[in-house]
Amino acid sequence: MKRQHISDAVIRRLPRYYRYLDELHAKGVVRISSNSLGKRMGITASQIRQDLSCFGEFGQQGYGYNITALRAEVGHILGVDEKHRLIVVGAGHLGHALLQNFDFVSSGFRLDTAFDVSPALIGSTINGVLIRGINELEDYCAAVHPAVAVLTVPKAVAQETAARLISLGVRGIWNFTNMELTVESGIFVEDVHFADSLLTLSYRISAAPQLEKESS
Amino acid sequence: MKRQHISDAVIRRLPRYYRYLDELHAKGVVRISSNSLGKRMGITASQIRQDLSCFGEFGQQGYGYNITALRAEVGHILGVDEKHRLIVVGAGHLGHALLQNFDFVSSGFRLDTAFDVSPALIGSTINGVLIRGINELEDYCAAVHPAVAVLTVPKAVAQETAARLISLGVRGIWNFTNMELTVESGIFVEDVHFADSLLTLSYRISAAPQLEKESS
DNA sequence: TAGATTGTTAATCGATTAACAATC
DNA sequence: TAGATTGTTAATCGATTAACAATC
Repeated sequence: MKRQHISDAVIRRLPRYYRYLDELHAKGVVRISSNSLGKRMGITASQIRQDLSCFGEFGQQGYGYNITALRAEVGHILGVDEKHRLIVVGAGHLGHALLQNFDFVSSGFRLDTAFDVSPALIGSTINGVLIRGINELEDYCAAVHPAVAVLTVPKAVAQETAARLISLGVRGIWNFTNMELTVESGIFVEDVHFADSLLTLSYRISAAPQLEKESS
Repeated sequence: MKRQHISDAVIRRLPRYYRYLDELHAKGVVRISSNSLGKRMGITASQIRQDLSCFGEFGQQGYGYNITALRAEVGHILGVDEKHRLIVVGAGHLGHALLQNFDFVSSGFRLDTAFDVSPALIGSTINGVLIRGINELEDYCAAVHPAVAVLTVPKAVAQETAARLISLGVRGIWNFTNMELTVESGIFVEDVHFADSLLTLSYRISAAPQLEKESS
């Protein structure tokens, strides 16, 4: 294992490894080789071994990888066992949908509170999560020190809300606002750009038939 | 302009170009050089010119790019002017949130219908979109021929629903089910893996302080 | 015209894949 | 032991950046 910079490409593959290992683990499979995992995932065995070698030596020659152990290792690398505190800021349709559908716990986060401005929502509970007024944000953060905030507020207040969260000690923002946020170094923003995602699909279905025409 | 294979890296940058150009266009800015656009976006001017050159020659020496024209070109490349038909399959919390918040029209799609199994939802309207029973899917597709389906159904029925949609002529699936779908070639799946996205954030906030400790 | 900026070719950099000695 | 498979080094491939002639 070489102590080195971990590239973004490697980091973005880790959750996928974790997902596959979790599934194999749930199925009760005990061991797997880089070769057969690669076949399942549609990537090369070399890439898997190369990626894992950034973090340690988790396999055994002639045997492969123990799934339970490797799953735990990858989970540890991703930080799922750190049980970071998380808050949802903005409990509109999207925030509501995430609170209802998304399993924050199995991604290694703890949450008990969402924030919103709407008096109609404040005091109610979604999937066991209490909705508080945004004016309680300062007190809550001072007490609980959430590490991550899910930003599902309207675009117009995205940047100011992000700055406010960062000033309260939040270090990671899961950004659904379709705005590119400006943040200081040491703060991490993970964007979920719905429009960008859908547009790549638009490109592919638009470009594909053209390619057919060209080759005919 | 070289007729060539367009790499995934280039395709994924196109929507971001489009977003920036759209914003500049809305502000009324007339022209921009690859250099100043690159500064704004945090990428090199070379990369912008290289990317655009995959599709044509849109600039002018000594001047740069006309924003209105380039925005239209990039939009055209992405297929936003094709007004593809789109349906939403699954009108639960997430489907509902997308129907309420997401501007399908400005991404170049037309939609009038979502499908669900819940009798409580069927017949109602969300943001002008009618919710029909999933049993009407065949008739609707035969009549309208949607090119893209937004898949927001429960994980358990994701694969079978995808297969059904493909058999009805859908060529692109915007997949929110957190399942990796198996599809034939010529069909495009764009995954929105919430868990993968959040886990990269978990990694970064977990790894960052460790790096600090190491260097101290 | 002179300055600016393109599109493209060449150089560099980084990521992926292949190969293989080590060893379970 | 013999076969399998690792971790790592080397080779290849592709993507990014730099350089520059062309030209508006």
